[in-house]
Amino acid sequence: MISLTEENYLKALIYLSSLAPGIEEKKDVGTSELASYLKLKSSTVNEMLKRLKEKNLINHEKYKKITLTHSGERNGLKIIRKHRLWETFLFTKLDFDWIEIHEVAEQLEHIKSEKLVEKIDRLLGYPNFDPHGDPIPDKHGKIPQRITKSLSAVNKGEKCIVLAVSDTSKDFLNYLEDLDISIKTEIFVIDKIAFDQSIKIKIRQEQYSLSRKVANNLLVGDKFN
Amino acid sequence: MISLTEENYLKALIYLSSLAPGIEEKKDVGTSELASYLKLKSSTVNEMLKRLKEKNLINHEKYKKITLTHSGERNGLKIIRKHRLWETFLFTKLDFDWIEIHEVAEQLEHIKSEKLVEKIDRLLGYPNFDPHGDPIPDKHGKIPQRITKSLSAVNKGEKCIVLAVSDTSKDFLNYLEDLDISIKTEIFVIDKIAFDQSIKIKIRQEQYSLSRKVANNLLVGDKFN
DNA sequence: TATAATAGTTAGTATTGCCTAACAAAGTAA
DNA sequence: TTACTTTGTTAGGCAATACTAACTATTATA
Repeated sequence: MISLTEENYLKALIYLSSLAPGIEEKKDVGTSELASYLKLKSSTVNEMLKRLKEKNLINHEKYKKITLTHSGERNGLKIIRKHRLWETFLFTKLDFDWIEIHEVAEQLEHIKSEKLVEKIDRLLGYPNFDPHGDPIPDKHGKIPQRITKSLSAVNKGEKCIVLAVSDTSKDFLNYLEDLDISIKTEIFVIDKIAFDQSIKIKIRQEQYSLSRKVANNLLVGDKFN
Repeated sequence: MISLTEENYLKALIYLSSLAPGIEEKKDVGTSELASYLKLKSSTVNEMLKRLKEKNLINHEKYKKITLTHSGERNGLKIIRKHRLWETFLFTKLDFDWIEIHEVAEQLEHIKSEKLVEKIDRLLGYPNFDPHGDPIPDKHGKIPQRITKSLSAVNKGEKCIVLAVSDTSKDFLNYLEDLDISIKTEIFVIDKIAFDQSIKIKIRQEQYSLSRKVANNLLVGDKFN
């Protein structure tokens, strides 16, 4: 049996090794990195690493980096699957908003019932992506792929559709909600300012200017899929 | 902050003092009684009682009975409310069956989010009773009342409708599912056998004989309300 | 390459929530 | 009313999860 705390360590390891913004290919994770992400002391993490290794969920040699075993990866993905399904449920069925869903899903993801997960999945129509556009692993741990590019990469005069956000901080989500930008929002790029790499866009006939940072964190595609 | 474990103690105290089958008016609860219900040792319970008293959730003097404070009662009812709302959700929205809902709700009841509870309540149409017919306390802790009587008290030749079950053990629920008896099922009492106090009934044109014990645990009324 | 900075480990402590064993109080029945 | 039974309490331990402080290994830099 994997405890709630252990589940959070696994989830964090998957996040830090492959899901965190800016990671191209899988990278190994260190004790301090994990500790600082989980807001714990390295000594605490170190002890837990022993337990996780004992349970065959991670590979770890003294003073070396941490990697997940197959079992660790599978179990971590299960939590991520649950988290994203619950987020989708809260957003689409209960009208929670973008900012609120995360912390409730943090709790719901630990509910142990295969059947519940499958029934929620069905109720939602087997979604591939959650309300932030993040992929929902299927029950076997397979992660749906989708081609996206940053809004910064869209040419002047082209239109695109928001598929995902690569930053889910409250500040960013709040800013987007103010602009009424969310998943599926259509954006037309009017102009790109070379000087500060900001861009002028049009959304529903309204014009806005977005900074480079904002544009970088909006992932878009030609059409919604 | 009340821990998950503490919440379970409060729930147990409310159950044993006023909800358990056969309790007419509120009764005080003892350490051993609570321990045996929770399947823990009295010494363990004794320690927890200290913590609950510290937190002003119970009244307890050495060697005396335990009663809930106002705060303890309110908090306990909140858990019961959540439990019963989740059971209703699982049953009506996700097609879980009678037997399965309890243990999943045991986990879901501890999710901390006022907003989630209210949204689930709304999604369900503000139900007054859960799938077992048990009353769902409202957000202020008020418990809906309803007049029911045991099926044993129905006279020969009368019809009635199942409103609740006063035993929610798997064995009993399974037995009822086999007979296809559930909430809202209409029952016609054909005959009452004085010898063993069993009764002959008709459900959807089918005749069955129910033992005294079964009849006692079916709570019925004239109409569904 | 020597040394300073960073990362990782160990040892000892606290809290929660559980246990067993031993004992004390209260209730019951001869 | 004494003696037995049941109930409740205390003391001491253990596992999980966290902490601080002290130490060691690794990495980066002058």
